[in-house]
Amino acid sequence: MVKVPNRRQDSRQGSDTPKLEDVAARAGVSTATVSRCLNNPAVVSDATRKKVLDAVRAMGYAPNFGAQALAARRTNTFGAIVPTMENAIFARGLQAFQEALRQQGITLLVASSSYSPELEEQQIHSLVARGADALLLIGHDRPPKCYSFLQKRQVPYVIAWVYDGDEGRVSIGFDNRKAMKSLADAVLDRGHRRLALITADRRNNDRARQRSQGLVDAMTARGLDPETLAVVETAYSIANGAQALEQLMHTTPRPTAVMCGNDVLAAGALTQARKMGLDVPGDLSITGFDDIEIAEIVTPALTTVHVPHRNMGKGAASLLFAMRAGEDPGPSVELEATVILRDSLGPAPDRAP
Amino acid sequence: MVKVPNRRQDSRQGSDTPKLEDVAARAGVSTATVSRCLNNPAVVSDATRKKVLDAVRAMGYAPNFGAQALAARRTNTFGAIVPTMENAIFARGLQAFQEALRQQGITLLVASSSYSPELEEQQIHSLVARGADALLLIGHDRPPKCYSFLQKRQVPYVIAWVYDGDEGRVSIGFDNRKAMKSLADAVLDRGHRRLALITADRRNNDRARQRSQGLVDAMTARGLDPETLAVVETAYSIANGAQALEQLMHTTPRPTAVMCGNDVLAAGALTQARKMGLDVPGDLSITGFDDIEIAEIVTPALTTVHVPHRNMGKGAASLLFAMRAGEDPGPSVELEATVILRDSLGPAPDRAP
DNA sequence: AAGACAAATGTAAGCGCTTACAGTCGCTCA
DNA sequence: TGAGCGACTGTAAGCGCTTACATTTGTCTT
Repeated sequence: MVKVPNRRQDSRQGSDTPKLEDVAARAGVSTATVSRCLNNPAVVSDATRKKVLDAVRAMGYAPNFGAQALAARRTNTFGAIVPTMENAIFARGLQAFQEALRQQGITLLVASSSYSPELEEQQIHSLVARGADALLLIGHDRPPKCYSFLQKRQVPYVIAWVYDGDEGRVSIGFDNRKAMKSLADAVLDRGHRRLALITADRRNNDRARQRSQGLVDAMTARGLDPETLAVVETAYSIANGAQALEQLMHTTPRPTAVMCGNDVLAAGALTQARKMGLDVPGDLSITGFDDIEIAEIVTPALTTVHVPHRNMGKGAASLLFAMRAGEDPGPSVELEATVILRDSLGPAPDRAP
Repeated sequence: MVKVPNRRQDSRQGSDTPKLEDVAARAGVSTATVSRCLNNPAVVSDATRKKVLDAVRAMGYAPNFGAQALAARRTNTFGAIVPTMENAIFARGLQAFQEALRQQGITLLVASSSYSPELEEQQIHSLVARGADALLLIGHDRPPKCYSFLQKRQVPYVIAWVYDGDEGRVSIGFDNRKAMKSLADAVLDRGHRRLALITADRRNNDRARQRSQGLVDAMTARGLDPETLAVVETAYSIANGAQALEQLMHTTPRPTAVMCGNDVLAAGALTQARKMGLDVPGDLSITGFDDIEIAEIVTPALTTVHVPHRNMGKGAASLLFAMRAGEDPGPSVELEATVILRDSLGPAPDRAP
């Protein structure tokens, strides 16, 4: 009933950002044509396209993100939620993911959950609210409501860092259980019988759980009682790895080999072992998992499992592209993780008490 | 002239995302009131607010990001561009930055430039185009056009990781030159006279340049000729650090102390030294810079400079809040960086040839 | 040369919010 | 008692883009 013209910042103060309309005016075409030149150049004639692109360049035009997202109902943004960015575990994979996205003109939104399910759920909502067209998630473990939310919002996602043909979700990764079993086999082959495991909290972490299970598999296969395995659960950090090792060294009988859920814990364990005057691998063998850079530079270098970080990142991107385009991404992808033997693993010390 | 009703996806297929209007209808108020409840609750009566928030919760409403950004001309998103995420150097600072932002309901958009000025410029454009309300940048070195662009677009930014009262920009960080001089003093105090430096490319990196300069300062102050300083420039990576050390060990006279531009290079140098059968610090002292986690776990532990990562991140956030609110952020902030003495630095070996 | 069709471009209706401005509704106070 | 006021709430105009559909123009056919 009431007509109120609505002008906000009429007094431009130099902060002028050209808009589509301005470009159109300068190029002498309609806004639709400019938009098409930018988003679907093929349908515009060569002459017009040149004219328009010249104007775009001359004016330094860049589309307004909000407007574009609103009108197109698409943001060209993918999101990734990783447990942590503070150590290198996920960095390489993320880097590869991002590089693959860039090639398709897609921006990456990263969030970290600090291994907290609540925080992760919040981050999922946040990224979706910010218009992420697709999501990269680590591992399967999360409340069902997270999945139903993504389902309801029709946001495609892929689970990375694990391969599990059984879960009804598209995933790309490796078999954590199998990989850890291989590593444990290498340890057992060297005569170790009193083993210990330093792992992350396994409650909300299927990777940790599967790795732990792989170790149990290996022991069982050799007729060892998994009950004899000493386990310490702790958060991923060098300091915690150190502390866990100290704790384990006070148990009886002392383990001769300590397997760690990842290289960060292993690095801490290694440092602590040295601090306690233990010779690694003479007195004690230590293994890691992931094969991040520090695995190679600690003394002695860590025996570990090399994880295909970069391929997971790249592959995840491909899967998401397909899904966003409405195509069938195909089945989950299994990549190889290989045992890397380095100096921190040696033969079991003599059995003398 | 032509009236064309424009209905897109009329056939809703379960992917219904409630909109403001739906919430308003359910709560029996206007969309304006709902919007106010969410953005400026103080102006709404208690009863109405409760009614609305209940409806919001019941429907699982979340605002559409694009629409909100478009209408409010504000995205509640800050951007950060760091040279790299692949090593821990910037991770901690970024983490702190992000934590501070979260408390204000702001999302962080991270991009990495891989130490490439071109890429960084592109990232700046990209983040601004995506509506970043403010930016965190590392170091002063970048083409003037980057600054004029930000100026023109009225995007507030702060420079972190360096403190330089002279540059006419708000910055938060420490004096790289002074810090490196202190560390170099510690080295010289131990009798070292043949020094070497492994540094990142100094052309587009003021931190590297200043650190290098700090070393020269220390030498000059003791009457040493800076020309005798052997320098290797290389990209930040463990492998490159190793390679640089090897190269330096083939120069005559051999340095007795190798100072590295950061801990990553130092870790590589350390590994290489050991591989070459050198005793550190007996034959050779090595120092790092940054005090990231690996500094403590390598053998021997690295003497380095502790950088106030977290405080820089947190402080940068505060400065940007002020700037976005149109307040005066005050002058640049100088934080302390302190020398951390560990085992990799020892007295110079005997002068015997 | 007229009709058929394809290619290129223009027109204008929203996308889902925020917010300026305009009511509306008690109350207070002279 | 009624003007004045403050506290809320409603109305509706965009924000800058994309895109369905309409229109124009050009190219063939027959």
